[in-house]
Amino acid sequence: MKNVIETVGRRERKKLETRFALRRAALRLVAENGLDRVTVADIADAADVSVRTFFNHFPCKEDALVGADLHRLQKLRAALTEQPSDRGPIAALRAVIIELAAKLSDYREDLIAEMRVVQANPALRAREMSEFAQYERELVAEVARRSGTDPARDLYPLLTARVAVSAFRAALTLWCTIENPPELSNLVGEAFDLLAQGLPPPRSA
Amino acid sequence: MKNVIETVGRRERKKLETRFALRRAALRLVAENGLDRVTVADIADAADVSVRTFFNHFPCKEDALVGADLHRLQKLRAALTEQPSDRGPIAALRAVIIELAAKLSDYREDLIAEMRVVQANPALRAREMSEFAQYERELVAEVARRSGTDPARDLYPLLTARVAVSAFRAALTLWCTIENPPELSNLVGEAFDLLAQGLPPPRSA
DNA sequence: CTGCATTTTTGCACTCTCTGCAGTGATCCA
DNA sequence: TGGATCACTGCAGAGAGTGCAAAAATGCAG
Repeated sequence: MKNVIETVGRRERKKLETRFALRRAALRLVAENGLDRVTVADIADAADVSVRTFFNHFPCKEDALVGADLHRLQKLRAALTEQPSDRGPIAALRAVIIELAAKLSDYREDLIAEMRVVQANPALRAREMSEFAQYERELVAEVARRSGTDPARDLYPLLTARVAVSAFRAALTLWCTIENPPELSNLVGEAFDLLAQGLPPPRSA
Repeated sequence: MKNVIETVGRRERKKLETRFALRRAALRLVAENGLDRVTVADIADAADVSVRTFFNHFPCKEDALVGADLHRLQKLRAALTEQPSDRGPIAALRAVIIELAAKLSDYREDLIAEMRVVQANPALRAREMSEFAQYERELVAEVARRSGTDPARDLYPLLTARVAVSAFRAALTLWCTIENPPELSNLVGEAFDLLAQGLPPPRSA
């Protein structure tokens, strides 16, 4: 480890290149052929590296497709912690998740592609689920702190963290599904509004 | 397919026996040694059947531990559909989930054992997550019907189904975690009450 | 540029997972 | 009782994933 600033020598750059080449190849091949009709050897070939190199970058085939982004995970937690302390848990969650949504706005196409691949392959769905579960876990402690509750004794923090992630996921799913969607942040806001009202069934016109 | 009534000849009985033997052996071995230090061969040996037989019952090692119970899945959906039609989505969900919770009451010990194993092994967590996701999917359509919304256009059904499952999971987790817990049904009720109030942060005494 | 240290990539051998196939024996039913 | 069915079994084989040591590429100091 040399420094924390972005010093990208040729070595690191090339490593990232091969990593992305593998990821791209994996996504493309699986999108075309389905998860179980693509071998790691296929992916490695397409990225023009050895199979062993693939496993140097990813512990398993699935991780090349839905790698849990640990970096983003920590940033989310940090963002939540840094919310003004006079905000209640829900308000704080709403703020950071809307912030996150805003950052994702530019990547709709990529997200849709990834979502297609994930939806089509149950094994990947499982992985994605557990990724979201990690988000929930990250949030529980801070929700507990802000509400003065104990995750080991009270329903509140666990429930609230999960529900917040559910709101985000529901908004994300809809945003990737419908044509000409509104801003993702707005959808997330809408979801939190529904939650605040106790999920009242919408009255038909 | 012979009939729908419970006709259990010796053949079926034996089949179920080996299945449960495999499941028990798997749970015990993994609880003792961890998921990746237990091979399918170990499990098959412990259950005194061949490895091939293991794979006749379960498509993979993980499924022997957290098998998605398709039967229960369909029953839940049916129960929701059969709720009185004048009940709103939330009320109906609350009713069927409390009903489900009541049935689980007797199996607390087994659930705790399974939960320990699942918590200790990320690969199993992923599988469990996707199992819950199946529950969500089962519920979405009926929530949409009862609320007159469209899952492809509205946030409401997806969000509500997910939040309901979140309520159940949070209650279940707490129930398996704390000592001398209240009735699971009551915890579920509590969770739904919190939801109905828009998850207000509890005011400390 | 040169030599040395570091890191990535690679090939190889090996274990384990999972599938298809063919055969055997127990169970079921007429 | 005899034929059909079904669970179980062994085997051969492809694919996933790991450890190890060697080779290639890169970074760096002199």
